[in-house]
Amino acid sequence: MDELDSAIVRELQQDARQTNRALAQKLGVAPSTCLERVRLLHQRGVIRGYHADIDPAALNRRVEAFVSVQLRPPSRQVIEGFKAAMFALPEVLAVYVVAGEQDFLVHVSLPSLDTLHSFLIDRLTERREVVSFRSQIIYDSARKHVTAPLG
Amino acid sequence: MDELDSAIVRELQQDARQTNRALAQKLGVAPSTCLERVRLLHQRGVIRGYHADIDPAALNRRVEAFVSVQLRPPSRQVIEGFKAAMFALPEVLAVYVVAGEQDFLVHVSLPSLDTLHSFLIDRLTERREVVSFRSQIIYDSARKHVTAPLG
DNA sequence: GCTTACGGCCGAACACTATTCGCTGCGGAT
DNA sequence: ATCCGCAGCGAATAGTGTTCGGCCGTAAGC
Repeated sequence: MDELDSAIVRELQQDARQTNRALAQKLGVAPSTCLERVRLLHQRGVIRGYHADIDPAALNRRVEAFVSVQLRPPSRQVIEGFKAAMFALPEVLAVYVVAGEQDFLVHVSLPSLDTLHSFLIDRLTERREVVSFRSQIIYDSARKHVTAPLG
Repeated sequence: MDELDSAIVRELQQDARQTNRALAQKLGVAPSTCLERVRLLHQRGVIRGYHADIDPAALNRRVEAFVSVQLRPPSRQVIEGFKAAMFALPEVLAVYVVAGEQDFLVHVSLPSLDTLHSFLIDRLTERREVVSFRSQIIYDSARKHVTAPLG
C-alpha cells in the first residue's frame, strides 16, 4: 500500500470508469503496471467493487431520514433479527448497530413524508422488540469519498 | 425512465465496471442501444458518477461513529459554516443536517478510539457554536444500493 | 384506410482499449 | 562482485466503445 496504490484508490473513487490508460497517464506509469496494481488491490480486498451513483429523486426517493431505534432485550438474537429484517426492506439504505442510548440507526429513503410515516407505523411500531424510536428527517446532506489514509 | 432504464441503473449500481456489451446482453438489447441509454441517463442526471468501493481498514480507518451535534444559534450562517468546516475534515465521511433535538449528524471514520476522542475534543469542543454533542460508535453496519424505484 | 413523419433500435465499421507476456533494469542478499 | 527476484515496461492481440446509416413499428394527419 504505497503512494501509487493510494493514488489509484483516490482516482478510482472519484471516477471508477476512467480508462486504464488515462489512469496510468495521470499517475505517470505504464498502463500494464497500472492494471497489475489494480488487479492486486482487488485481490487484497482493498477495492471491493464499483458502483454507479444514482440520483435518489430519479428513483422516487425524495425524503431521507435516520431512525434511531431502541430494542429490548438487546441480545444478539434480537439484534441480528432486527438488523436482517430492516436490511431486507427496500426503503432501507443502511443499518448501523451503535453504542449509546439507542441500539440502531436506520438510514431510510422514501417518496414522501406520508410514506415515511406509514413506514414507521407499519414496519417499526408493529415489531415487538422495538421499545421506542425517533426519526430525524434529513434536510440537507453532503457525502464524500475517502481520499487518503489517516495516521 | 422505463423498465430498461431501471434495469440499467440496477446493473450499474451492482457493478459499474462491467462492459457495455455484457450489460447489453444481460438486458437483451444491442450494445449501441444500451450505450445510448446510459448516455441519456447521464445527461438527465440520473447517473451522477461511478465510484470504487474501498475497504476502510485499508485506509487505516477502523473505527466509525456518528456524532450528533447541537448548535447555537441554529441560524443559516452558523449551520452552513459548521457544515463546511466539518466537510473539509478528512475524518468526516458525511454531514447530515437533520430535524429534531440535534441539528447535525456527522459520520466519521478514524484509525482508533484514541483518534476519535482527540477528534471530538479538538474539532468539536473548541468550536463555540457547538452547544453539545453525543457520539455513537458503530459496532456493525450494512449498506446497500438502491435497486428499484419506490411507489 | 392509406400515407407520412418520427423515434428508437439495430448491426457493421473503425478507432481505441484491456490484457498478456517476455524483456529489462534495479536493489538486496549471499 | 555476482546472483536472484521483483516490479515496471512496451509491443502484440483480442476485445471493447462509439459512431452512423438504415430499418421497423407507431402514431398522427388527411
